Amino acid sequence: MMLSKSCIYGIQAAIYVSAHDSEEYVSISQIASELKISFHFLTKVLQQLTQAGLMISYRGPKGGVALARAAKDISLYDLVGAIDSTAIFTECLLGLPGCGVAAPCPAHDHWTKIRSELTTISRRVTLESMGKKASELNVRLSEEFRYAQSQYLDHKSAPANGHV
Amino acid sequence: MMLSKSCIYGIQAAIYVSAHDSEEYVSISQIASELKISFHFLTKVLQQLTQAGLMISYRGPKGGVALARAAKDISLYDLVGAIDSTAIFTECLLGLPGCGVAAPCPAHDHWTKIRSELTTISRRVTLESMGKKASELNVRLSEEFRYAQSQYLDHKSAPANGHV
DNA sequence: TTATATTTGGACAAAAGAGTCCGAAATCTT
DNA sequence: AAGATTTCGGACTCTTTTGTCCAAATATAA
Ligand code: SF4
Ligand code: SF4
Repeated sequence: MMLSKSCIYGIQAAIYVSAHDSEEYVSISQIASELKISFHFLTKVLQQLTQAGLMISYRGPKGGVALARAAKDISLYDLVGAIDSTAIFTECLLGLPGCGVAAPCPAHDHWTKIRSELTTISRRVTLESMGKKASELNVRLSEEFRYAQSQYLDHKSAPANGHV
Repeated sequence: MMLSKSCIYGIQAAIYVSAHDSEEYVSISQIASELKISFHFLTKVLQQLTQAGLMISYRGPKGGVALARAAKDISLYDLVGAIDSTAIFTECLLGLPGCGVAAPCPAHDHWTKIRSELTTISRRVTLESMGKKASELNVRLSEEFRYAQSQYLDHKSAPANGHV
């Protein structure tokens, strides 16, 4: 698999939180049940994202997680880097130690091309760009959760106070 | 990691065998010691490649493995598909079940682009194309083994009989 | 203050990946 | 025929990933 399960869950959750860009925190249990991810496992994943500075968290009732920056400033690259490490963007197919242009392996040229494409695209794809595209259509985020529903959800659980 | 260890070993070994495109079989123990891969583990990996029809094997003294087809007809896509499965080329970032254009996730557009690039390139890259590029320069295949050395190796262990 | 809700962090279990080992089967050499 | 060499296939161990559970810390609400 290209990305670890942890990473996929993290990305899904980040998109979900981004969709709920209200002024309150989104609780992890809500994300987990909505996205059908193990709550306890997701907890660990989101801790990685907060420790990496991509999200902020708040304990207690009305607690949860929220984006640490604007959605347009969090890219796929950031998310993958925070959970799986950026190795996928820098490492190589054959992963030979100390390789480079001076002593390349036979796959070097082709691989660096793929790698750089992957890097630019994942840097350009942000939570905002994904959300924008998603709200146009009735795009889904998980098997049951569709992006457009986020509007209704915001209403039903109207917040009292904002962040921090 | 993008590709499994098994897959990386399989690719390395395939390139090595391709470099030794003589008329005899290359023994797995030779590949393993030259490429610094565990012999017993490489054995399993190469069994996958022979079972997938990419290599042929022969037991007994002077036995070993050889390419089942011409080097130009074995692509990176084939190798990855045989060992890690082609899921990496078909599956998705979020890997949602039953997804598609009708019910795409927010990452769909960007991801399909990356995926198709990856597919075309890995289909185009063959053992031959890698070998061609490698013999021009003194390109290396593992930490110690350089491609150009394959010429000398062919001489030192001159074969008596050919394949099958 | 007490009860409740929520993240945090650690311990633990299960599953998958990576690596080792050994005996059996096939094949060549003598 | 006997012995040596090499792949085949299964069993086994070790490590990493994935997933579960629980007590402690933090904050809200009554
Ligand atoms: S030489 Fe290039 S393609 Fe090969 S392992 Fe190193 S960086 Fe990767
Ligand atoms: S909708 Fe597209 S990007 Fe999303 S999981 Fe399905 S195939 Fe992948």
